[in-house]
Amino acid sequence: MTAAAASGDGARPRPARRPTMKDIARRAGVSESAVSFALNDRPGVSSDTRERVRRVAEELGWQANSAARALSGERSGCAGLVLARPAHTLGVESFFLQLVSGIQEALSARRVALLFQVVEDLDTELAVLRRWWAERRVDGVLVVDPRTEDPRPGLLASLGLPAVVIGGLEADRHHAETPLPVSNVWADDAGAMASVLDHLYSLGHRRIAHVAGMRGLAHTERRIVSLRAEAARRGLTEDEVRSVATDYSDAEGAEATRRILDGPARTRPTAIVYDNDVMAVAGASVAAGRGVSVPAELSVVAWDDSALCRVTHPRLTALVRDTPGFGRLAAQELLAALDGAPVRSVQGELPHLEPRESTGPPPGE
Amino acid sequence: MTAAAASGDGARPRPARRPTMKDIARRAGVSESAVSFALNDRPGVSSDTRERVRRVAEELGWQANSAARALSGERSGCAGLVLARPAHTLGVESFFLQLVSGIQEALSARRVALLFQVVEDLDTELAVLRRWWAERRVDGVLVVDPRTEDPRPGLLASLGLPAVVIGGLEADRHHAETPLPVSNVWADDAGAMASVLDHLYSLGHRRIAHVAGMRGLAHTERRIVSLRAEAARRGLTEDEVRSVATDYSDAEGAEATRRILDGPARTRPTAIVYDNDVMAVAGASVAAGRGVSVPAELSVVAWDDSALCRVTHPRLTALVRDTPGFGRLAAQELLAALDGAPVRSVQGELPHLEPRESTGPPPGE
DNA sequence: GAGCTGGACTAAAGCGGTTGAGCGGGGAGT
DNA sequence: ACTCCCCGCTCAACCGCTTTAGTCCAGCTC
Repeated sequence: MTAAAASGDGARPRPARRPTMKDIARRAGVSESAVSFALNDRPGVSSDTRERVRRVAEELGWQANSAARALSGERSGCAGLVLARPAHTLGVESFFLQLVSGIQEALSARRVALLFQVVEDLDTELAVLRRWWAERRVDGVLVVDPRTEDPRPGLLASLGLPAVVIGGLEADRHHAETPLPVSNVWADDAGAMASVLDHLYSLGHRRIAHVAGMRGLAHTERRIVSLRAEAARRGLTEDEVRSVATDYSDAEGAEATRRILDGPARTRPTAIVYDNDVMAVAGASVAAGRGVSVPAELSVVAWDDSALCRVTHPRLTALVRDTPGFGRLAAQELLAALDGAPVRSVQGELPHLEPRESTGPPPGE
Repeated sequence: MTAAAASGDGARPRPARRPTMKDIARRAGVSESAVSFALNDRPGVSSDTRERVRRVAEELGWQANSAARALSGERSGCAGLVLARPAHTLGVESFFLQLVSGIQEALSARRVALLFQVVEDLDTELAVLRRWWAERRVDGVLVVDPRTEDPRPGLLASLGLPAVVIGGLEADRHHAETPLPVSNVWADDAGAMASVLDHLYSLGHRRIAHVAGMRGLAHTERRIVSLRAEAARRGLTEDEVRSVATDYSDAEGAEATRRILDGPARTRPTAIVYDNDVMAVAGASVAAGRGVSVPAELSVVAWDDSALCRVTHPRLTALVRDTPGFGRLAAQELLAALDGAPVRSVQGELPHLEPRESTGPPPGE
């Protein structure tokens, strides 16, 4: 403000004035309310007037001032999404941007904008959600990376801010009698894990490692539990099939792989399932660096496909899911919630396994 | 609205009421205006009252209603960013998310939110920008992926919407006498290209290919021009040093590499510079698939570093830049513009080349 | 003690929409 | 012919904050 006066650049063009409803009213020769009714498809104006008003609005290039609408109409026309990740983890995975692109597709069809924020940790995320609510900045939010003990759904429910959790709440909540605090869309991690194990087991693998994501994330825990269950179903012990947690980064994926390969050849896993594409590529690369041939000596599966899995040699067998579709689904659910739909749980499409060259029979088979 | 009435879920908790300035005024025993003055650090209230008002506001957990503030104060507290990319191109590259994370860092320090939208093409982007302006949804915007003939700066200037172009405007504009339509932050692509060529030339390479990004993007063109200039400076001909354009995808990066390697061994390039990390990895992988050893028979340089470049074997020599820092710089520039700073051009940090295992002397050297 | 100054504070008018109450007029009902 | 009602429209209040134009009073001057 102070600086504005000081900077003396007369060069900048005067901003064009934006027309308001008053302008339309004047030109159409009706009252402002009539304009409002006409433009919002509300009864109370003749189709004749409605048409005229619409035409004038069109001519003037009028668009509702979002602040004014929000102030009276109670709706801001914004959805929010906070991504809590330490900067260095933000990375290569394509999952997120694809998810967002799907979300946008659904939101923009209804002219809802997306407010997006990247923060360092969960506490900051909670603060941002609170602030958005208090400032009435958003009508609802999408929650990503749900955790097993997640404070967000409770907070959002108590604030009365419509929300959709992407990725599902804690597994055992689904069938509990306690009502869900907020809606969620979820993927069938158990089913997906079963298909991965089917694939590996039928190739002959009996010792399988799972390089999981971050501990405490709901889907990580779900996958770990599913893996154990699937292993048990096939009579495999916890020595043979086990999970290790990482932070999803290429570095920890590589490190985990090293530790796995360091084990005695007799008992070391013949297949590794990675919880994301980046770690899978890093892992495959560690194997290559050690002269462990993929898939002859080690099979590799990536949970989540991306260009990455297709540009490496060998190309990685991956669990493919329609990530933009998942985002679209979540956004639609949020829109429904904004329209007053009850809290509910929606299942996304089941991912399918796309076998490529990185999986094959274990050595000696 | 209609649906809201129909859905009969009494289960949802009544949203907590958000306190307004009126509530504060009542509790502090002063008028609303006094509250406004007190909370906005404006003269007109005693420090005594100011303190009391602040305390009450704190107690009530008050936050300004952003719509109301925007409506009277003229500022929405939002910056906008549109990303125009066809969905399938959205991908693996980490550049974008890192840029955004830097942007957020600078914006959130000033409590400015980021409105983010992914669209399919430039026309849609223009429409979004217009709409945001008309709806007064944003105070300013950041423009990414500038093009040589870019309609956006002109549009934004004519609308009077403050903006910062990230990545710089057309090279020859910098020194032209015509004033810049909007501010921009830019990276020294020419200097970076020079350091890449220095590296390769001093290793002994004389035939160098450049797998560039999308035609029409300002930085693509700038790099192509710089490459030619640097080549000329060293007496290399256009047969020896040349650029090919792609769409930045792994697929086209691989395809371009295949075509390059298909050439007769005598004249084929001994080094390839890729305009992003994904293509570089894809290219290295094509080489590996053909039994062309990197770096013994082919050197590979990635423009832009990421985890990707470090997880492959061999690890890729890359041009490292501080992407979050670049985003931060751009956001700061936008904030300055919002405060009335004149249009200007700011240079980002010069990227530096990080030599790794993918570059070495050409064969026979 | 009247006149003036200035600091602390209030009243009220917007900002640009939405919305419920109100109102004139024409057609239907009796 | 009189009432009733509905249609099409206008008026005015309101959303929550900012800001301008006061009001009021204490303190100072001469």
